[in-house]
This record gives sequence, structure tokens and C-alpha cells, in this order.
Amino acid sequence: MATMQDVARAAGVSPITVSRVFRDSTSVRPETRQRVLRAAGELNYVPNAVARSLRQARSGLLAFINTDMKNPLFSAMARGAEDAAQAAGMTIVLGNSDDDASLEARYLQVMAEHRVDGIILVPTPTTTAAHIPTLPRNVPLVLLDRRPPDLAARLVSCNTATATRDLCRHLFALGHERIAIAGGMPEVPTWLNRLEGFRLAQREAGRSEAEELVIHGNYRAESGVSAVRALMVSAVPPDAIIAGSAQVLHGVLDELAAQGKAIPADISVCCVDDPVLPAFFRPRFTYVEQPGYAMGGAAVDMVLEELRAGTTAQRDREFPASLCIGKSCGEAERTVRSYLPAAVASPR
Amino acid sequence: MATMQDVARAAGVSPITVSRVFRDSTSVRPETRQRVLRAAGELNYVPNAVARSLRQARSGLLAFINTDMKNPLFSAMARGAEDAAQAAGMTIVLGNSDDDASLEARYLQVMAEHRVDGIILVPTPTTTAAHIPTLPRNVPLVLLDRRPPDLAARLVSCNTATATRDLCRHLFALGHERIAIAGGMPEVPTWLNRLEGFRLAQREAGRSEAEELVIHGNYRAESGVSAVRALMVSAVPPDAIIAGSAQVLHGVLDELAAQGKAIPADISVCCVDDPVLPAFFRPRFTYVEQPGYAMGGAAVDMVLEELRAGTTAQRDREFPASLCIGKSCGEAERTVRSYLPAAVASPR
DNA sequence: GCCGCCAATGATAACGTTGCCAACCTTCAG
DNA sequence: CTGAAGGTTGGCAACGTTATCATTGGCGGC
Repeated sequence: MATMQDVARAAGVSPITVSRVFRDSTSVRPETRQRVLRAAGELNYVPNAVARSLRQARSGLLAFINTDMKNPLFSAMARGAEDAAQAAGMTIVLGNSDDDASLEARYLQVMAEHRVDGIILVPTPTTTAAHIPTLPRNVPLVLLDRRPPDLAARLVSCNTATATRDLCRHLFALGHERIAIAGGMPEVPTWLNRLEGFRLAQREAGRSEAEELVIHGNYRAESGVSAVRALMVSAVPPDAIIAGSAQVLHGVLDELAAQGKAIPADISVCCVDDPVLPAFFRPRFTYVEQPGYAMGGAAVDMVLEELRAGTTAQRDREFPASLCIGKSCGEAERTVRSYLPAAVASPR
Repeated sequence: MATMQDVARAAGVSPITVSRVFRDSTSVRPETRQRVLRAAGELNYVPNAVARSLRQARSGLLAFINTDMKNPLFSAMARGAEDAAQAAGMTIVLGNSDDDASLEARYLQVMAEHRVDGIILVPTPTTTAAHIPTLPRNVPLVLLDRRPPDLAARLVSCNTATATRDLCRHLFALGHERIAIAGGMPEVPTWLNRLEGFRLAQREAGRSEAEELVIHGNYRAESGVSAVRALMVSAVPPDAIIAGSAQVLHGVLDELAAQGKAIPADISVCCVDDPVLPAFFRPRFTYVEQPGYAMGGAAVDMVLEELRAGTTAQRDREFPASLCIGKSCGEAERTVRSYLPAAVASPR
């Protein structure tokens, strides 16, 4: 690998002049610049960002630590983050915690060692401030999606309360009487969010039985399965189920299929999550959509802003979720027959 | 930020001893090690990977440059790559080319500057060797998914030919007569792959009209829409459509819905792609699945192996695809009625 | 013609780590 | 008791870049 030294020698200048050419910060005579560039080209010179990072104490790297990139919500966030970083000349380095706080801590440690200039973190449900290793300098840390109770860091989140309320209103308007909501982890803010909107709509509608229709879980598919089992054996089963996440929806659909229920003929189903999966259904699914891409971008922008300003003046940023109405909860006319094999469906 | 110097002073040893403690390579007396670790703890010392990278000429970074992480196939690959990297103590840095060869080149340049130890690249359809900047040292480069015609680098790919042939056999066995395949980009190896399997099965079955049922496209949703339009106005429309990718499937489903066709009653539909999206359908979809996660891991392993051995002795690695039979192409009994609203479906 | 300013370039010394070699100490065999 | 061997530690220099300050030369204003 050619170094600045080599280029400098070949161009008949000092290394510092080569440096100036490549950062085109201060004045270099056009002729000199040409000479340097030609020499660099001939030698295949590639600036060494590692040496620059060491010297400048800025690496140009941003860490993006999330639960699991295979989750479309997180990959949308990652893509939003990457685009924003790229636009600012920064590079994203990646970590997947799988909701394991100690694995997350290990990632944070590695990122700290690599001297990333900022960190975007989707914390695990069990993360506490104690899990966050002391970060070098004052590396900006922005939380995505949720904030551990005792962690003082800014947050980019999506408040699904309003959209979930709207979803319930939509369901009531379609004539549903008993709406269940299922699958979220107790105490997790994103779940509390959904419940808030759920309860709000229930109160509006003058329903009192709401609490028996709240089924907690762990946000995974198994929660969807067990929720459906619990709900369908009750005296008065629900006529609509809101899955707390796409994973939960997966379980809900599987178990409903196993029980031979048709959607939306026998029961309506909708969910709250990123649009990628539900948007793929035909006929269209009804769901609350979180703007993952925008959130990822906003998180990076917050980090960059703090790097630029050197202060933490900014506040949290909360995005609204939006309600996308499909046909999985019936329509006014209830014309949709089934997402399920006709053999097991029982059309009205 | 505390440095080794600081820790060394606090522990009453020389910096090099601190270095040894943190790499626990060579022998350090247990007592000394304890003293160093205590001092490091008190000072919140975090080793500087940037300085180490400079000194050792190894950064511990691997680049993963793909088309778009929002595509589930690529996020599965990325996740597989990240897990394999993590297991080897390496960190993944990310790039999204959006199938733009010049953007891809820019990413490669940045990665080269950061002195990544290896590169995993999902090349764009228009990438040629000329787009690949000269890489520093001999950075291992492994291609994922497809290889530009003139680029001599190892490849981790998935051969969908056999699975696509099996898919066609399955369709013929179900009684389909005219199977169309749609959406891939002409000349792109992954598409040629699919066509190879398609043609093989057609020949086996003694069909001669195969070529008129091959509709090229650009692998995006619009290709699915236009393919359906073209196919459905022909004298003898197909009774089954194989979408070349999940995106294409999206378009196919939309246009079939617009035309009021029921699946699989009026026409069967299946696709070749990552399972994430199709696996979400209820009833289950029929598709050919590519093992994205395993491919990503394999690509990283190839890079690591080359780093370890210092040679490029390895060969390409080709994964088989697998056929997942659902109900979107009918069953022996043809009991599945529809993925579409009953209002527009025309059940047999 | 002199002074001072500015543009252009260079010399020097860091940034924090580790490879290389040397030095020291302990232990043990002869 | 001596010397060798091996375990433990340190000095020095270097990785490739850039911040800081210094130097040079040219130019215009008075």
C-alpha cells in the first residue's frame, strides 16, 4: 500500500501537502494539486482512514445496534440510518443483540473500542443503565424504539397510542363488540403505548370488559398462538384480535387456521407493526404502521447534530403511527370471505 | 479517555505490559495482571482499536455491501454474515448500493479507506470489474448472489435451477398445462438459473411452447404487473405463474386482483425468493426458498478462511434452493378457494 | 523602496498501540 | 557455586496521518 510519503516523494512535495490535497481544505496551487493527484493515481494511493481516525480522534463510524435485522421494522430503521449516515459521509457498523442484554453490552464495548463517533441503540427489553459500558469521550447515544426505565438518553420512538385508538374506533364502527389485543411484553413502553390507545377507545365506546381482553405475551409468535387459545375458550370469545407485532400476528394466524376460523368471516385480525409483512397480503391487511425508515434516519440526524453542536440540547423525537385499513377486519359490507382455505372457512 | 500510558502509570508498569494484559498473549504474572486490571477499571480504560488497527494493519472490520437491506433476502444474508463475523470477533460495516454501480464503487472506496479486512459484495446487475476500485493489500473479496461477467472473485450463490425444475414438476403434477415464469432481468445469472430449471422441466414434460411463456422484466413489482397484463390477453392464458422474486410476486398479485382473478381457482401463483414474505401467507404459499442466512454466513467464512490461510485456494460455494409447497397452486383436490376477496373471485 | 499581509509549503511532533529485541530475575541442573 | 533456561518486563521505534507553528516568496499600498 502506497502511503502519503510515497505520493509525496513521487510528486516532489511534502506529505502534508498531499494531505491537504486529499482534504482540499487549505490552499494548494492548482498545478501542485494536479501533480499530487497524478502521483496518487499512479501509485494507487488510498487514504488510510485508520491513521486519520487516530490522529483526529474521529472515526467516521456510527454504530447501529438493534435486536435483529431480519425483523423488517429494524431493517427499515437500519436502512434509514444508513442512508442518513451515508449522506453525512459516515459509515454504519452493525450489531444484533437478539434481545440479550449481555450480548448488547458486548457490542457496545466493541463499538467503544472502535471509537465510533455515535451510537444508535435499540435497547433490549431488559437493558438497564448498568448494562451500558462507560463510553469513551462523550459519544452521542440515541435510543431507538424504546427507552430502558433508568437510562437518561434521548429517544426516537413511535407513539402507536393514537393510531391504535383509531384502529379500535374503526373496528367498533364495523360493528365489532369485543376487541382483544395480544402479544406485547408487560411493562415494555411500546406495549403500554398500544394498550393506552386500546383503553382510550374502549372508554370512549363505554366498554368495561376491556381488561379481560388484554393478553400479555413476549412479542413472539408463540404469544399469538397462546393468546388465541386463551381467548377462544372464553365464554364470549372476541370478534376481533389486534396482534401486538408481526411476529405475534404470525402465531395468531397459525392458531386461527388450526382452529378452522376464517378471517374476517369468523373473526377479524389486524396488527401493529412495520408495514413490510402485512402490506404483502392480498387482499390487503388492516394494520397500524410504524415509520421505521424515517425513525432510523432521525436517530442518525440526532447523533450528527450532537456531534456538530457538541451539546445535548435536543429533545426526544416521537413519530406518529398511521392506520392502514385493509380488509382483514371486514368492510362495511363484509364482502371479504377468507384468508383461509375454503375447506376450513365458514362463510357467512 | 484514559490510554495505556495512564493505566501503566497507575499500575506502576510499562505500557507494553498493559498491552499484554489486554491481549493476554504472552506471560504476565497473575499479580501484575490483577494490578493492571484494577487500574484499568478505575480509569475506565477502553482499548483503542483504531490505534491497534494502525499498528497491526488489521482493522477487525468486514464490509457487507448489498443492494438494499429492506429486501428480506438481503437482510437475512446480512444477519448471517453478522453472526459469522461476530463469532470470529469481527465487526460488520454496511453499505446499500440500491443497484447503482457508481454508488457501489463509492462504498467500496470508503471501505478500502477504512482498511476493512475483507469485503462481502452483492454486486449490482451492471457492475463490471472496472467499477471495483483497486483494493489495498490483498483484501479478500467474496461475491454474494451473483457474479459480474468479467470479475474474477469467488462467489457464494444459490442455484435455483433444480428447485425451479421441481416446482414446475409439482405444477405439472397438479394438472397445470401452461406455466409462465416472469420478472427476472435478462442476462442476470440468477434469472438464467431459474429459466434453466424451467426449461428443463418443460422439456421433460414434452412442452414446446415454453418460450412464449417466459416474460423478462427487471425483478421489480412493475414487472409482475406488466407480465400479468401481457400473459392474460394471449390466446391461451397460462394456468400458473412463477414470479421471479418477491417483488415481482407483489406486482403479479396486485394485477391479478385488479383483473378479478382468484388464486388458485382461476390461476396458480408461486415464486422464487427468500421465504420471509411468502412464508407469511395463510394459507401457505408455494415458493422456492433461498437460504439467505446460510449464504451470508458462508461468505464471511470464506473471507475469514482466506485471511487465515493467506491464500485464495477456495472455490465458489453454491447452495441449493428448496421447494416449499403450500396451497397457492391448488392441491390434488383443488380445495383452496381464494386469496382474493370473494366479491371478485370466481370459484369453480 | 520598504513594510506587511497573504498564499503556499514545509518541519516537527504527536495520536495510542504493538513488534522486536534486550534485560532482568528466578529456578534448577550439573 | 556457576551457568543455562525460561518466565517476566521494559525501551525503542514505527504504523500513516494531521495540528501547530514556522518559513518562504510574491504582491500591493504608501
